[in-house]
Amino acid sequence: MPEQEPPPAAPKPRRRQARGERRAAQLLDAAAVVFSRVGYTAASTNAIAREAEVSPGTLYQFFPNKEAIAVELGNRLLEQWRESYGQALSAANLDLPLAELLDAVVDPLLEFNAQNPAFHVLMHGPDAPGQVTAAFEAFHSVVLHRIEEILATYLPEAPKAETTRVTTTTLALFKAGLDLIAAHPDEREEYQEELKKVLFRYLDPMLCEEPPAPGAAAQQPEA
Amino acid sequence: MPEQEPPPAAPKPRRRQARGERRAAQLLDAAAVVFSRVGYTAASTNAIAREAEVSPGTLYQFFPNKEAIAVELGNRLLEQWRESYGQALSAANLDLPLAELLDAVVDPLLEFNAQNPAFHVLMHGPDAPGQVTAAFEAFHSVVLHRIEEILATYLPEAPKAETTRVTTTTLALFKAGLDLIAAHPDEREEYQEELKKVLFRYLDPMLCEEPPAPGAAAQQPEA
DNA sequence: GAAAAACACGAGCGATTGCTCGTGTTTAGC
DNA sequence: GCTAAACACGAGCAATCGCTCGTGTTTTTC
Repeated sequence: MPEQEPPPAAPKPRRRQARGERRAAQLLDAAAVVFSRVGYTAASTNAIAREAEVSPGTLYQFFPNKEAIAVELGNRLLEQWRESYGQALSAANLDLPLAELLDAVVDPLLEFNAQNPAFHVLMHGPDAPGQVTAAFEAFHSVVLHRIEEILATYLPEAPKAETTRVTTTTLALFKAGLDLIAAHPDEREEYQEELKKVLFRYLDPMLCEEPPAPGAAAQQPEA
Repeated sequence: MPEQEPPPAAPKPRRRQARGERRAAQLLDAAAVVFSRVGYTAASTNAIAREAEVSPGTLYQFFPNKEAIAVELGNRLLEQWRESYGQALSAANLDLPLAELLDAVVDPLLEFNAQNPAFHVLMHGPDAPGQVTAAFEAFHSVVLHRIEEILATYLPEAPKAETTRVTTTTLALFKAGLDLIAAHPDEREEYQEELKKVLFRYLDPMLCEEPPAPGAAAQQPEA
């Protein structure tokens, strides 16, 4: 029988020089450009190599296959996101009023997506490889739980299933805003405001931070 | 110089028999299945032929190329849409209150999309061929203008640019709901309600049909 | 019933893709 | 300075794609 290689052991103890490190980063940059231009499947490895002004053989010295390029690029984008904007969802903003919370969360997220179009392609592209999708799913679920936490403090009486649904909906609305801005780059600010308007009006009636004014009848905590 | 062929003239006066009509429809059905499974680009013509239990050569007896398959399928879907659900946006519903207008418009639209997944793929797929996209854009803009008309009667004082923006946003929200339901088929009804909640809360504060009752802000009459 | 047209087949062409491999150059370690 | 490893090249392989074409069968037309 063929013995199975030990997966945790380093199969390639290849040392990488500074030059190689630069080339790898350069290739990821090129991949981001090509991916955001034509998507994952249509992006040929030769095109990525050409974009990086490098031969196809050189590309495969740093990445075992096309999927690995997407995976590493995805990881790099995820890391950049955490470094730059992860704080937007930190606990610091928990006690803000909703409108300002939305400013604090939505603006930096849109900003990051505007500057890293490959992020959107790899996250929501229909043809991204499974491992990338999985990594983003993990990230997605972290963000989701974070939002769920925040929302839970705003609407403490709702059952958990409903909180989850509200959270999922909120994220879907955000994604819609992303698409909207991508489709209308010249009206970016207007649609950014519109997105926040949507989110505010959707979420505001549900939260009961303080005992609501007795005027309005018990708002719908669902039928 | 090469003379240009007369475009309106029939370049292929080929008569089609009943058998051929059936084959063509069968091929479109197969294409819808394959497209909705893997998207346009990844759908190989050989796979479509195989799905229809037909040889590749036979496929090309009815369609000049892969793009034409998508175009005809797109047209067929568009026509089906108009036949079955076009009335949802007809003038009949103009005087309904917002909540019922949303029911009348959103429900059948979601129903159609649920039963024709290829519709979504061809409409919003990133790799659909130009002519399909164009046809859907035309359809999209018709729907958009229709909604814009309806909205204009609800909010007559807004400047046109804003009305357009609200309309575009509304459609993007609908698309988000579509994705949401596609991602959670087991909670279809819940997310359907959630979508209508989003749309209602977004649109309701803007319309000034009648001088609003001085009491609470117009609540949603839905359960 | 015979000729023509439409339908059906499937091997395979040309182009493109992801990727390899033989070869040569640059750098690190001593 | 010498050796080995890392880096770089680019022609080209195997597989796949959209699509063609020669051939044979069924249907229409007369």
